[in-house]
Amino acid sequence: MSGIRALQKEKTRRQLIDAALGQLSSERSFSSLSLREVAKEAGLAPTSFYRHFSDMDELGLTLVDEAGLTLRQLMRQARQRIDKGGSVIQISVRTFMEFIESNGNIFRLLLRERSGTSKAFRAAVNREISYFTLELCDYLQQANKLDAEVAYLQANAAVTIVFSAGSDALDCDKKDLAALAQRTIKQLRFIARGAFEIGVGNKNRSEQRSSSAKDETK
Amino acid sequence: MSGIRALQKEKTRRQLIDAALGQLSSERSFSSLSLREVAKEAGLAPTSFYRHFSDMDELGLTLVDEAGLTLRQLMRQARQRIDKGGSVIQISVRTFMEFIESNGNIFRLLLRERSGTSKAFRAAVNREISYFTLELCDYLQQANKLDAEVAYLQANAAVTIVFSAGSDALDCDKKDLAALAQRTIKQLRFIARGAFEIGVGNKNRSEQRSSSAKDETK
DNA sequence: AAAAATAGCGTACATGTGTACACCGAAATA
DNA sequence: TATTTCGGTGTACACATGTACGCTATTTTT
Repeated sequence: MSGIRALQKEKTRRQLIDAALGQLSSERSFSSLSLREVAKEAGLAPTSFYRHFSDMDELGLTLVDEAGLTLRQLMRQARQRIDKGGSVIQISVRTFMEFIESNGNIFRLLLRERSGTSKAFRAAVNREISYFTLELCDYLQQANKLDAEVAYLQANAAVTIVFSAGSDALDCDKKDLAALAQRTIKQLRFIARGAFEIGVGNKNRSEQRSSSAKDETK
Repeated sequence: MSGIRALQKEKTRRQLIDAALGQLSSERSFSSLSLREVAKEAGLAPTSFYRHFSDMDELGLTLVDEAGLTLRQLMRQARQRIDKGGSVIQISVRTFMEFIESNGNIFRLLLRERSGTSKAFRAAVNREISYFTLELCDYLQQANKLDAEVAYLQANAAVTIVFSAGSDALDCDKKDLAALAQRTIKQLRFIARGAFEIGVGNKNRSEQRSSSAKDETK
């Protein structure tokens, strides 16, 4: 089993994946792609598609996995930048915006399939997003010594806000992007500040009240 | 012009609209509907469709308008309840959850087309949502004496959170709905509290700091 | 009462779809 | 070396789609 065959198979499988990704755009969703189109774009006969995926759905789920991977790589990148110092929120938002600028179609895929017509797709996307959220949650919990529930709620809200901003960014004039990012940053600060104030109140009522958040609200 | 003709036309136009709405479901999006299906469901010959809409897109935009109407009616309903006293956030979330339970498919339409493949659709949905947001913004501004920008940011963030919760609710077991609502309420409180604290800091730095929000964070 | 307008129908057609099937040639296995 | 496996091809079919066109019956206008 030299693998020259398996190797070639892997390669054309990638061609299919890339062909699908390549066809995505603001006016083309995954569900609007046909098997034939994808196969043709990949330089294959339609029926050859079946040698790699039993279904367009199977391809789609693969794409979602791929997108999740990109998402986690994004997080790693943000972490690196943060470790070099700077405002966590600011850097995170900037990193996310850059991500969207260069991976718009992958992000679109996640956004669309999250509310799409296939339960499996929705579940897959939500799984990826929940990984993302949980990582942020961990970070918040240990960096800010937050209550577990508060940290989760904050992480979840923050991800929601950022994704929504990402969605807006996709239809945004480039000139308005910076302003959008600024608004998003302020909203994240609301959440962080609120979580801090309320979180403190939870375990330690009416003491240390206004000792100004050390996580950044400013 | 007695209008017996125009009347009948209006009626079958409604049949088309209702037919389309009726076909929407968790596994059926508007863009996956065909003109023929809708016409058949409405009891019409396919080609008769054109007497009322030039396009499926035109029908779709009509549906979005319809959905926006329902959304505003929702807001009115929430207002009435709020005026009768009670926690604004709690009542708003409950009202919204009820809305979703009985108008799931309309809400799905908004969610999906907001990130859909038609720029016109996306714009239409965003327009409706922005009405919704602006009304909330007005309310916050005058009820809580908030800075205009802060009020807008809070309203926008709150709507985002609530819509996202609504989206989750659509795929939720009924038994988990109450917990989801509780989490959403807490998140909205984070935002309200943060907006208050930071908003106050903005115009009146470091004074009146922890005079406990009169808008509700508790 | 005559003429014009129009909502709805049926037929027809070109186009795109998923996929079943038989086949080929090269790689893998025996 | 002989045999099997398997990625890829081309043909073929049934089906659904959007929509152009002409017709009818009834309402509306003249």
